[in-house]
Amino acid sequence: MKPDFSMKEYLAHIISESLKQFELEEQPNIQIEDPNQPEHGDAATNIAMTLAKPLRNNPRAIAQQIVDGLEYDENKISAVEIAGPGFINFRFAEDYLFDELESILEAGADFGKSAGNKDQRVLVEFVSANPTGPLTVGHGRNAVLGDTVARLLEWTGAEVEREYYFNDAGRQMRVLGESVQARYLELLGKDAEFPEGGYEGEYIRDIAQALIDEQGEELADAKDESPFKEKAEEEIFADISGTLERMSIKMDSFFNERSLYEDGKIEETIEKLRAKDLVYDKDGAVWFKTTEFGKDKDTVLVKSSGEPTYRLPDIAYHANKLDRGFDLCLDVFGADHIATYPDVLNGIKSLGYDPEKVDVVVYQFVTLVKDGKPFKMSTRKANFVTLDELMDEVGADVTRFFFLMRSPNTHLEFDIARAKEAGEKNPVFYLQYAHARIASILRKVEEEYDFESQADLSVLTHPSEITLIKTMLKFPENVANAARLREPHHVINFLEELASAFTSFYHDCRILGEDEKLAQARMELAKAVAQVLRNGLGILGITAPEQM
RNA sequence: GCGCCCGUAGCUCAACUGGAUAGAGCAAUUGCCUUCUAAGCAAUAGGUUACAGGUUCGAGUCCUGUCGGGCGUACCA
Repeated sequence: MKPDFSMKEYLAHIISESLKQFELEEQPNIQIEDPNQPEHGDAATNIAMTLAKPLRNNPRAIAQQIVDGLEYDENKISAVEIAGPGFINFRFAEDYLFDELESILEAGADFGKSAGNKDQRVLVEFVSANPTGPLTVGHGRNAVLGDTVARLLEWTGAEVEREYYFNDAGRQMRVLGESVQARYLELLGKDAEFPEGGYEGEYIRDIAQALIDEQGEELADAKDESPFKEKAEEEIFADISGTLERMSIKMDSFFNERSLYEDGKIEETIEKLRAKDLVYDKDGAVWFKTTEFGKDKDTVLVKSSGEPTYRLPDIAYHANKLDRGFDLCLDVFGADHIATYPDVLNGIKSLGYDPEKVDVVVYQFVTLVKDGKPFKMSTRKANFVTLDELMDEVGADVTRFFFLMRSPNTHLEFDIARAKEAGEKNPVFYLQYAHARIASILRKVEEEYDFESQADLSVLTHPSEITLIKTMLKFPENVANAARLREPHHVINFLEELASAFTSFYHDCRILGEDEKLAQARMELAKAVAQVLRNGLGILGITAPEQM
């Protein structure tokens, strides 16, 4: 496999060689960018402008000196131009493009992979919904984003584990058990009081019915809710796992918060912090001196009831992750949890861990729109649309795509009606359609041609062909970039550009019916496009169909 | 009050470390199917990037302030 971004590295190298003539005190950072306008070439650098001040000269004059001192391989670069206020624009030689096209085909399913995170062990924690009900579209963004970020990191060489963190010991779960108990008694025709703030969803009744089917009335005299809670947890986790699997999400581990208590880690965490004088008792509660870290208030770690707040196990959990030797622990959560993050960082830092090894992917809320109005979801009140219902309507590919197409940083408006309508004209189909089209053409090419020699790619001269190759070459950097920023939507933007470049090519250039030499070269080009589409869709966890 | 995020075309959203003429999709208008899938292509129209300052060769992007929206700011998770 060829090294990624070879062209940008090459350009940076030859430019830095030319810069030696200036005897600069420090090596400037050489930026190579993709121009927006085709007239501005295939790559550009602003280096002359950034050197204007230190060299006390005008940028265009500096650019001229740099270009004069530039030694480059004409097999790679066909032209170097100075333009605008002092940009230096480069044009790629066609031979270079053909070589790269060949290397895409050689790399195949590996094209786009890079090694920036090689040998990094990364834990991505996501979903982490307590098992109180089915996964809803509210959880969808978390689930799909977490899984896709994990895939992106894998594409940059990291060894990734996916973990689901949950707590089955809290108040939520107790109320859940009581809710099932009440439905159970109701179904048996007995008096039952539905708990205040109980879970009203129909699935609670289903769980109760399952208990009746298995054990009859045996539990009617149960002293507390625990057998009901256990059954509910089991059923709901089975449901959640099914939903995740349907979305092509595979967890490596489920981490139960309770184990932190059983292993004494909670106690240990508090004692360690106390030894550092960061913890004190007041009003029967245990406080964490977060004012030491610049917060305006200290934070309760253990309530006067003796029950820890969620911050304490959170700190212990992150310490546990780092104890397991991960180089990076990524948490995926919604903007509403952002406030807890500094406490966790301060906690693990105080315990002697490197907080740099913990990072978060924060996404903004999904605004569900139903019947044209914002719809407030509540698992407890049974106001929700489940991910399974959504996938029944639009399928898993559309579901994943929908959650990935926007930057995590923006509020995602999820209009149920529109998502259903979208069935026929969803943007994801545009990408899949391009892939299916290529597959279809390749099937026909195989029937009608019998190529004997190696393809001669140099017959690819049409602007649509050249654009297509140049577009594909951006893929590795795009993936690395998306991984670095943990923003999968960059990959979608790229794939839309590629699919669009392909459909233009499809309309401009035929394969079938052309003479053998041209048909073969175009077939190789189409094969490469299909490969890149497959690779990109694979990162997104979306299928690349052979026909539609 | 304080903290974080957001404000870009009628709508939903792009725009990598600050770069050259701010882009797509949907909606609108107009062409294009005896030819590899029209789930498509080409073209037109649509903008004071909320507002006001500042930084600089250059700002949608960085800084300050104002307005508007979301989320936090619990001995809830």
